[in-house]
Amino acid sequence: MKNVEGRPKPRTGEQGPGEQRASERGAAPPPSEGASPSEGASGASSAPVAGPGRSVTIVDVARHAGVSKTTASDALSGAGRVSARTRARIEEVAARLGYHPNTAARHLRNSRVGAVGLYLPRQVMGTGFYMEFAFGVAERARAAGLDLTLLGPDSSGIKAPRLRVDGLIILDPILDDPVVADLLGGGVPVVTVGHHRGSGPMPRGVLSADHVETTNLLLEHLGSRGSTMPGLIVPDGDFLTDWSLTLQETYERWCSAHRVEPATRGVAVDASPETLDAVVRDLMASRPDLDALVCAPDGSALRALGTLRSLGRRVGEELLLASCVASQSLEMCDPPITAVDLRPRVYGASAAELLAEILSADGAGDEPITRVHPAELRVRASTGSEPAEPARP
Amino acid sequence: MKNVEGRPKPRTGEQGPGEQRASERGAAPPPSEGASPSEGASGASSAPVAGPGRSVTIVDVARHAGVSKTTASDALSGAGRVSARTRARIEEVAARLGYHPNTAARHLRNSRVGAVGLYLPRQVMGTGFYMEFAFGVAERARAAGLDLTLLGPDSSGIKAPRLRVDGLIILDPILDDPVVADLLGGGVPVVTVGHHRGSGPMPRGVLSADHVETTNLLLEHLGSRGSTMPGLIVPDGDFLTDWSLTLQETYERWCSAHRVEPATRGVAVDASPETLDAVVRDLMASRPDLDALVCAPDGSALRALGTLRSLGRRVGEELLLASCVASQSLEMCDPPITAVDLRPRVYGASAAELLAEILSADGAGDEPITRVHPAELRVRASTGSEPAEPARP
DNA sequence: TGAAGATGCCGGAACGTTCCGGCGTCGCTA
DNA sequence: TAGCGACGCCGGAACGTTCCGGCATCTTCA
Repeated sequence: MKNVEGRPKPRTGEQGPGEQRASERGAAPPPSEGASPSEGASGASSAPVAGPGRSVTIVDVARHAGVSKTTASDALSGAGRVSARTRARIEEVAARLGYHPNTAARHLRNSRVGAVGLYLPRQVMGTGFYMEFAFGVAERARAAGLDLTLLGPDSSGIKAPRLRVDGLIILDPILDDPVVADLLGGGVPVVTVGHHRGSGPMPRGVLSADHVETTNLLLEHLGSRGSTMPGLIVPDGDFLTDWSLTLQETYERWCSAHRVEPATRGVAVDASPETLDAVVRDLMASRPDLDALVCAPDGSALRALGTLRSLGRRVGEELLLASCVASQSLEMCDPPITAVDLRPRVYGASAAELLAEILSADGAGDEPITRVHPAELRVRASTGSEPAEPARP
Repeated sequence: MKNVEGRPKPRTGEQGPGEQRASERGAAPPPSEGASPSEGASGASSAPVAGPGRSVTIVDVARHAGVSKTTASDALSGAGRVSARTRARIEEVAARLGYHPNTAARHLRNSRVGAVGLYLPRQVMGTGFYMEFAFGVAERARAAGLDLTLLGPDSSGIKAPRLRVDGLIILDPILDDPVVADLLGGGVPVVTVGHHRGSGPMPRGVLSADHVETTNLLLEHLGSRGSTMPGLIVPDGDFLTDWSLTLQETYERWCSAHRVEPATRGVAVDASPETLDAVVRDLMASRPDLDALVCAPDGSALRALGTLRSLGRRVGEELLLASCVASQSLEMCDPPITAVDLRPRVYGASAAELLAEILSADGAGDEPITRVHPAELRVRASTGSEPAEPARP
């Protein structure tokens, strides 16, 4: 490991108080600066390269400012009692030296880990929505000084002695997922994205889109384009979440309000293209009265488009098609497909923000904090709004 | 033996009230064991719940094993000189107590940050390939005990005084990207994914797919399906990477070897669907002899499919279509599109693995380590291999 | 039978931060 | 003028880990 020659000698005798500190104050600046603190001149300031070599610590800042490390720490953290003058000077020195607190030391001292975990249900780890969401979380968490640890059901460490995180975000908690129950009882604050339908310990925070309203919005949009009997394809199997259930419930309520017979099919979220084909074919065959199709699972709308076309249906004209999950490919295909855009990036960012707030508030509040994330409807040609192409042969 | 309660009491001459805090902290072993180390009986061991409360440290392990913390540390890390018997006992105790080293303390001591950075070019941060890649990195890095920090050109901290990472992965370094140059000279080991075509400091490791071979494979595949004159759409503008350049060069070499005139169009990687339409139309109009089209930018093949169809071309029959980037939607569309699959998840994992090796090797090797990542060709109906549908009307 | 080396183990310092308790010095009031 | 609180600042311990140097004890060989 290559001991860096300078390992300081042991045995610090007990010596007089501050006197020798005062004498050498300001001497031996950490990096290698000259002596003159008056080098504020040239605006060059090439970013301190800072190789793996010794980096500037808070004692360096304190020495240069002529104060103790306690005062420096207090000034920079806003705690304690420090005069405005001193604080300003310390801040200036810190900025000039390029001081950046050592997170490892800080976390050690605070007995915090400095990381949050994101738990993703297995089946969907690969889909675009979840990745975008995770990126949103990562970016926002980073802004709050938190690292992100991805947790999958299989990835080691879930049942391990201890999860090294300060808090958890659970995305779309699956009904009766034992891991979810474990995590909720794990002792760290949890934010669920989508409501947790279940018993046991409750999350400290809940962030959710208003799926009821969004779904109604979508169904009304279809109605305004002439559809009277839309069908629905939802996730099923072991992917029962608040999202999928709310979707189905809202749809059924809409149907009963409009006096029509619901036409629903369930399909696994990780179903093969062939399976999706079969489901769509089956649904269309058994319900010839359908004049619209709403697809919930990520990617299913795109596949349905091909299937429907091969059935001879004209999507966007006599048959409308919409997706409950937005993705880049939905506007790339032909015709582009109308979709509910949950804006996963911001969604994730909001989740991270909520968790960060909870972590810093730190009071063991009893009532979970609930927030609503607005979704948007992206209307495209597949629901007949406009011609598929700008007509330019 | 067994240093009893040896918390070194504060050496202040006059022991004021501060002293009993320290002493009563040291008492009361973490879980609640008595003194007897012979209680290895009941195998119950319900996973240590480990609330936010005190967690088990290496001194706890040492105390229970009747050794010093040095010996415990040595035994668990494999360093130092420890007898086999003692080592086994310590390991057993550690496992029983559910000991998990505190990463913050470890990083503090080792003066490592415990994180690696991943730099993604801006324009493509949203695409599926880059996300999959990032997930691959995250998973593998986590396995190596490293956190992942995402770096985008805009995200704060690039030019900041100092990047708090132990190493960097640069994905598809863009030619003449000033940030890339900065990062390469930043003092920490760097792994580039894709060769770095440029001057200045070189990366310590390079991971790259063999784009020459893969591209030739794709072109030969098209030839075997009857194509004699394929066209190419590549990224351009400020997205000149080793990947895009190699693609183009290999294509042109193939053309000259086959005595045909290259048909290439450049397009921005973040181009709008309409722009893509226009480019495809333009290319097909100006080169009526094209019987195949290879699309490089992520998502462009899907859009091209729609465009070509609206031009009346029969994709998979008289016109072949292939993508240089695989994605879920390419097998969901109709017909499914042949693609080069770089398997971004594994790709990312390999990059993280290479970086982890470099970090632990720690010797400032002069020659960069180069590795090759194998890509795969996914042949689908768009290049005429098989009927688009299993023919079942 | 020593001396020299190998073996097994330990004490304690140090990484950089935060924070508790304390100490001197004001200014104000009784 | 003594008392007293507020103010501004500081010393030092502690978080949990690694590792250097050292001290016994045991083995081996001259």
